[in-house]
Amino acid sequence: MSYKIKSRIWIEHDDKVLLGEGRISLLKAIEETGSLSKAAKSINLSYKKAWHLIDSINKAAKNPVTINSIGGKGGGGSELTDYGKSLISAFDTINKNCWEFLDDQLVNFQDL
Amino acid sequence: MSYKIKSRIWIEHDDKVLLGEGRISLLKAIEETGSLSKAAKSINLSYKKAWHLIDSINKAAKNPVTINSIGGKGGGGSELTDYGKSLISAFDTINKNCWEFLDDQLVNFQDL
DNA sequence: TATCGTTATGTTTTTCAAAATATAGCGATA
DNA sequence: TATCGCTATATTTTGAAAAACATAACGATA
Repeated sequence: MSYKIKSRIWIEHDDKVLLGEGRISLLKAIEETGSLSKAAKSINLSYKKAWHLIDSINKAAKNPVTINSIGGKGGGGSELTDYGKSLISAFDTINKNCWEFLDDQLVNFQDL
Repeated sequence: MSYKIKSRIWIEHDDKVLLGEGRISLLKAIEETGSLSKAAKSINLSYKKAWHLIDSINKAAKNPVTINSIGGKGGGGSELTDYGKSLISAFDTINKNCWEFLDDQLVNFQDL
């Protein structure tokens, strides 16, 4: 069967976008690099865009998702909270389940 | 639970985009109006964009999805083939199933 | 054979989002 | 107290997508 099904999912909280695929990969990059600027660079995002994303995430989330520090050793940095890590994990679970579900749904296109 | 989950799905055939939500609503509008230009107007699309969409759909599909006629009674028109109608129906089924599935998946966000 | 409302397409203009650039402020530490 | 690399934010520039505009072609039919 040469059909493919693709999807994009995102989660809103109080009608504000909380998480989507782009936001998730930014959070993962922060976890790996320990800094927002390095994270942005690593996934080819301008620092500014990355900053707005994190700002938007932290405003939509019930609890802080990152802790950002300005100045100090190394100039500062950014790291995920445990809460942030649990959000990533919940999103990844849903996304993966969704892919599997949709692949099954392609039977609706058999013979078409 | 004040979380909402949203999705966008689309179907590709031979790595070309065949159907997505925008394309589906254009096809439905053609079914209702009998003409591409009227359909475009009814869903606030420029004729040109609508034409490119239909062109792209018909190039990606195994069989023609619309029959377009130029000139003649009323200047011409556009109508769905039976094949086109069956594609719409298959897409709608998958999309609806997906929404239900994702709503269930929100349990992953309980307590978060 | 002139008319009409379409499809089909090219060209130009506008708009908006993204990227680039600039710069202020911060705090550990040497 | 000077330095450093980072966060935070404003301003300008660029580019790509969308909209707007223009026009050719078509075929039933009056």
